[in-house]
Amino acid sequence: MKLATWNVNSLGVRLPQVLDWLAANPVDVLALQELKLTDDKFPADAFETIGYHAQWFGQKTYNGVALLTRAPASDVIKNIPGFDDDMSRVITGTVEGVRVIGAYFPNGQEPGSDKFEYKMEWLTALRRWVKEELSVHPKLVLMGDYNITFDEDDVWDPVNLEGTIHCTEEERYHLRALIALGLHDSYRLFAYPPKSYSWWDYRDAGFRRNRGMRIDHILVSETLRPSVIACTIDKTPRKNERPSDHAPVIVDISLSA
DNA sequence: ATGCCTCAGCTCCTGAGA
Repeated sequence: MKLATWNVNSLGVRLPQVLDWLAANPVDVLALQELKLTDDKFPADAFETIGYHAQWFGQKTYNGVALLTRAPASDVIKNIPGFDDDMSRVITGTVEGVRVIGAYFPNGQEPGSDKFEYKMEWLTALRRWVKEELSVHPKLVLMGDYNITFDEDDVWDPVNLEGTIHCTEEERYHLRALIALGLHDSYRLFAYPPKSYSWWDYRDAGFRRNRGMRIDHILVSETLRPSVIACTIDKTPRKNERPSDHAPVIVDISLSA
């Protein structure tokens, strides 16, 4: 079973690239973030035509998430139960026995800001809920745009960016706390090349100079961890014209055993 | 040098992203 996550930064703009990518990478599940469109504008027909079911949770201008799946998803939940939120950031479903959570974590803008405070509250709520989900669904995948780096290996300039957004101790505390629930970073289960990133700033030729961060993650539960075969970042679509600023991350899990 | 791209929107600028 292959699962992938991709922040597309406007599905309206990126739809042709998503269709092309799925044709070349026929994964079983693709979680999308930053749709930036309302539910009525979601191109469900285009995905159905190429053999994908879709569940989506849109929002005007900002946010918006979706799950594209080869097999239908069941028990779908939108956002974090018990956490009142007017932003569309999380969509969850069960696909072939695996509980899949696709999430667009808050950006946080700047430490000390209201948006940073919201990010902390959201992270606390997410962790409480993921803990509950794990107790019911031992086979669980939590993937998406986390907007948090684990450590300096995930940052192109860790010295100058220390303590800035995505690189603060407060954010990393929450990321480690998710790991402490019994989740594993798929990417770090294997040897990885240095300077591996999933996002590059549009400005200042960030991609060409590989000035990026690894902020898109696929976490798998303890039960799934032994079955993970590979996890990769696909930089190919970042080389497209009008690319998203994020690259897809893909995990391959052997579910036959 | 995060005014340096890119996208959405009551669109020719502003807010937000990360």
